[in-house]
This record gives sequence, structure tokens and C-alpha cells, in this order.
Amino acid sequence: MASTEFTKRLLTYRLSLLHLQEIGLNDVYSHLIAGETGFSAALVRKDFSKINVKGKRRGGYEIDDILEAIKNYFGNDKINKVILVGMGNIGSAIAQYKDFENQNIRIAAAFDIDPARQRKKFSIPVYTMERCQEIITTYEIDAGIIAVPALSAQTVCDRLVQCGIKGILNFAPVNLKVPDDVYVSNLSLGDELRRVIYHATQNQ
Amino acid sequence: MASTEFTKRLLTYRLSLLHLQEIGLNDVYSHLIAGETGFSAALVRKDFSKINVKGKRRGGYEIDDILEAIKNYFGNDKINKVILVGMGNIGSAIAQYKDFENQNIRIAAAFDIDPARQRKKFSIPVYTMERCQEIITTYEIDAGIIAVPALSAQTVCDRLVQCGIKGILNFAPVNLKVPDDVYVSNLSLGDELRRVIYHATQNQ
DNA sequence: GATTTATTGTGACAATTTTCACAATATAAA
DNA sequence: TTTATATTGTGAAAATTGTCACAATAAATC
Repeated sequence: MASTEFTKRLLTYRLSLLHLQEIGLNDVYSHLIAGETGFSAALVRKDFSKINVKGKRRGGYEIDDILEAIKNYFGNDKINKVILVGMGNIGSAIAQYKDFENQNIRIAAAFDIDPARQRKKFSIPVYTMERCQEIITTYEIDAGIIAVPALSAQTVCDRLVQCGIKGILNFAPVNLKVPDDVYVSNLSLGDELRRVIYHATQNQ
Repeated sequence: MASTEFTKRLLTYRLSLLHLQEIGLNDVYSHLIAGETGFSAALVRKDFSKINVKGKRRGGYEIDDILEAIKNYFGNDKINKVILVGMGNIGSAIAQYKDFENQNIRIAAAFDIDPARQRKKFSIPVYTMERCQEIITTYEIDAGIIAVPALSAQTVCDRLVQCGIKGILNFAPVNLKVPDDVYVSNLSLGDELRRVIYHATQNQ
């Protein structure tokens, strides 16, 4: 399996390339991408080589080729469906988040214990956790987003794993424990901001 | 400067230790932390050694010692103040996010171009960007959170940098360009979820 | 008190990741 | 057509990161 830094870089390239494409470019040099993303030009070329993107000597790379290869690498030509657990502050913000579409990801359903939130009109249906298994299997869900309070995060996580979920994006400030075949990305916003402040105040 | 993986691990240890403390533990062995966090016991010990945490041979480490050392490492005994730009979906969720307190971080003020959002009652004051410089200097702001649409993110970023901000947490799906002495963490939720799905579907 | 056991702390080693340097080569200029 | 120039693609080297193995040693047991 490729290193997580590598997959992160690919998506960073993607974002910059989409931007460059929007301002009218068709071709790019490794140096240009390096300048946009902060990685070295040699690393950019090695990465492209890994995903079988060929450039023209002295001619650079075609943006379309690279974007195609990245899309291919992540296998996102078909729509991937995910579920969202927890419709509090973070959860409902995520439910309305527009950018998932650009990644061909759709939130198929959400879950919450609060019946008021189940009745409330969101753009996606909100169920109780009882219907968790049913919805995961019928909609062929690929991953789950956890946006519940810290105290219930592990319980929710266990439930999702039990229902066959193999990928979890977790916003609760908890280090979730999962079996080896389940992938978890812990996005603790407090930790992330703490690290930003650390680097900001340590600089020089 | 320490690697970002190292600082991430420290905050991961912290989260697990707070949990272990809550369930009544005072001491821990490197193996226990390894089990909780997924890192190897040797790496845990090396990391502790780096931040000058001493254990007792055969006696393990005191949780308090480790937490103290981590707090010290990040220098967060005083409250750090940040600003938030953009009070849309993500922005207002962040404004209400409770966990920043546990990191001694306070959102001092928010900014939005929409006058309606300025009048609306949030728990923090919302201003126009005109008062940006004034507030950053008077409140001694340490970092900025960008939660505006992709199109305006770089403009906002430039403005913050111009006002002396050295750390930025960016939620817009854009690779922000900043001078070398400014630290940016790009948290593109779409990218993050894409990576989760990738790992979930590639596993085995 | 002697012996066993469990754990830390770390130097040496291994693996991984990134950079360096340059041959190959396509394009542009002369 | 020849020469100069700029860029890719990639082995080799360097740097970084993580693991292994074990001496040191404190606690527990006999």
C-alpha cells in the first residue's frame, strides 16, 4: 500500500492542477507544480512516474493526463457513497458541504439519536442508528463519517465496523480503536489548530 | 523543527492519555500506549525521550508527567487566540466547536462579508474584514482559520499574512500560497474523505 | 538476600523517503 | 542543418524515520 504522504500529495497536485486549468493552462512543467504545491520538482516527477504519467522531454506534462491518472489511481469514476453519524454542529455543516461532489462522493444518509433532528428538513434523510445495517447494505456504503460527541464516538465506531464499514473519517477528539482491516482518519480540529499555533509561534 | 508526524503523534498520545486518566490510571507502560495509538512501543519511548519524559525501569511512565511535557512542548499554558474568517456552514460549526477549550485555544473574533451574519447572534462577535488588522493586533492573535469559499480563500489568506498572521488552518479546497515563514495546514475535507475511501476499498 | 521478571532507554541497523545529478531527448534558435 | 537549451526520467546517494535488540535496572518473588 502506498504511503499516506504519497496519496496526500496526489490530491494536492490535483487541487493545484484544477486551478491552473481554470486559469487557462493545458501543460505544466514539474517546476511549476513544485512552485504551486511546495514539493520539489524531482519528487513531483517521481510521483508522476509512479502513477504512469508520461511527460514530453522539454515539453512538460499535459494537465488532463495527470488529472486522469490521479482519478484513476483513486478509482473515482463511479460515485462513492458514505454515511454521516451525528447531526450536531459539525455534522450538519458536513451535510451541507458542497465540495464532496467534486470528489464524486455523496452522503447517502445521516444518523442521529435526537428525534427532532430526524424530523428536521435537511438535504439528506436522517435516521436512527437502528437502520444503520439496513442502509449500509442497501446503498452499498463505502465509508462513514463520525461527528458525534467524544463520549459516544467509540460506540458508534464499533457499530459501523460491525456493519462492515472499512473506512472512517472521525471528527471526535478520540483515538478510535478498530481492527487492522479498517482505516481511520482522525481529524481532531483542536489538535490541528494546536499544531498550527505551534508552528506559527516557533517559526524563527 | 520537528517533523509534523512527531507533533501529530504527541497529540495522539495526549488524547489517549486523557482517556486512560479518565478511566482511573495514573501510570502507563509504553506497550499500553502503543496498543492505544497504533504506534510501536519503541517509537513511543523514543518520542518520550525526545520531550524529556523519564519513566521508571520496570515501573512505566506517570501520565501526569507525559501530559505536562506535551503541554510544555506546545507551550500551551497560556491561552492562544485565533480568528475565524467565513461564517458559512463550516465557519459557524467551528465557531460553536467546544473542543478548542481543551487545547487552551479561544476564537476571539470572526469575520464575514455578509452584513446579515454580522448582526446575527453568535457566541463570538462577527466583523467585516476592514477591522481585521485592528483586531489581530489588539487581541494578539496567533493564527487564523479560513472557512470561506474556494474562490476567495487566497485573497483572505493574503490579507491575513499582510496583517502578520504566521499560522493558518484552511478549510477551503485550495492550496494556499504563503511566504516561507507562514505555516499553513490545508484541511480539505473532500480530499480527506477521498483518501479514506481509497484505503477502505483497497484494503486486502 | 538472591533470583527472576518486566520495563525503560538507546545505540546500531533497516527501511523508507527524498534529493541529487545527469543521460536522454525534444524543441527552439542560429 | 547544426547548435544551444530546457525538460523529463531515473539510478545512485543522502537524509530521515522507524525498528530491533539488549544492557541497565527497578520491582516482585522466593
